[in-house]
Amino acid sequence: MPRRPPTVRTDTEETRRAILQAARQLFMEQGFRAVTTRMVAEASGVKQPLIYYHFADKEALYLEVQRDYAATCRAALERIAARQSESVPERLRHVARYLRQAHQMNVGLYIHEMRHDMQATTRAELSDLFRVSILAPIMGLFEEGVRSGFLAADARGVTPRLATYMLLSAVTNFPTPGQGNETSNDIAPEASDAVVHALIYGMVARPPFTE
Amino acid sequence: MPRRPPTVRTDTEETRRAILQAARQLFMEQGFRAVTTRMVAEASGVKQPLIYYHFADKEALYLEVQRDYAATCRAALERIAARQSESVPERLRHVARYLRQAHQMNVGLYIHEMRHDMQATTRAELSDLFRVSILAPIMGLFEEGVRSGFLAADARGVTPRLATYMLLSAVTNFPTPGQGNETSNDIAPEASDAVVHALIYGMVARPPFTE
DNA sequence: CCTACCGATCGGTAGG
DNA sequence: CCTACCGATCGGTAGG
Repeated sequence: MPRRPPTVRTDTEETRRAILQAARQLFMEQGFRAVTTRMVAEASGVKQPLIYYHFADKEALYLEVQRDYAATCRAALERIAARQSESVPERLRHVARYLRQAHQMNVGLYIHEMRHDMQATTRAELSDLFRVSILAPIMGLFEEGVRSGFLAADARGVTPRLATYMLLSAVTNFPTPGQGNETSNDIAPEASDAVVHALIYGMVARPPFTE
Repeated sequence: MPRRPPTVRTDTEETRRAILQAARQLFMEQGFRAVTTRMVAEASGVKQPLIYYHFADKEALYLEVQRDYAATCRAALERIAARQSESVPERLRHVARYLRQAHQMNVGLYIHEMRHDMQATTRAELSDLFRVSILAPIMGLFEEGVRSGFLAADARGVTPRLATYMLLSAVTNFPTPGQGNETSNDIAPEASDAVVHALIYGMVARPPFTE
């Protein structure tokens, strides 16, 4: 018997999912600290204490959201990475577009929260989720490019790992126009293709290569 | 008469600076929301309500901290950018090292806070500070590279502006080992040179260029 | 699954 | 520049 059953058992599992989904959207948009359990409750149509029936505490809810999100990302990224009919640069462009459009992930915020707002065990799991579900699929593409001889394995410290981090931080950190928050520092969403081009060819002037 | 003078006037200006300096370190490390006025007070050796004598509210204190920080960055970056005896790549490497070592800035967190925790007028000023003091000096270096013919002006969307954003987000977002927060996803501090190399030359395999 | 409520802490103010 | 304190809100619990 994993949990004592609720007094009113309408559709427990569905309610849990509703809380998770509302929490996911809020946490991704605003971050751990800015989102209160009352905001999650209102967005999912339940009373606030009910969250504590389904989840041990706010951090456990956040962790569960990140498990969900990591699974979504991993599936999408591995699916893109597996398309052998497309070139490595093509697949990297799809990855970049996916990360920029599908969700509003902010790697910088994620890392900051992982290191400042989480307990040690949670932090360790979040770090693993990030590595396995997001870093690994992208890094695998750069490594495939190296194996095929198209990319250099380690030109002055530029490894698949570093390139992965650069792609990720670039694509998920630029301020995007939208939600009336426009500033003159915004960067167009289409820039994700350019990010990939920069990582592969750099800015140096020279005759164009072909892929 | 700008402000009514305090009852006990020991060294008002020095106290103000002490508050600012403590706030700066705390805000840069932990972000706006995570830092309380009581933490700032304790770190600067004053009682908490005194902060409200020197600053209108927490957001005004944060803004003042960012003005200070932007001025520091601007001076350092413009000094590096002006070294005509060094090549553009050399100066970019110094810029990257500076941003990674000197402070623990997190661009992703900064942008997130600007858009979520600040009032419109504060947000506008923070956006301007960021553009003038940090973006502009770096972008100027890439533009100098373009003018000299060393870099391409806009190869498939890779502009000086995009390169600047990539450098900034890469260098200030990677998880760095330190403070007992080590995870297996950390990236060595020395990676800043590699970031610059990637942005200029990319990962594509080819005979080495010279600068 | 809800009502009622708690202790703690927050940003900020009164009043001197 | 401090003591004292406020209203609001937070994460979380009691008890059914």
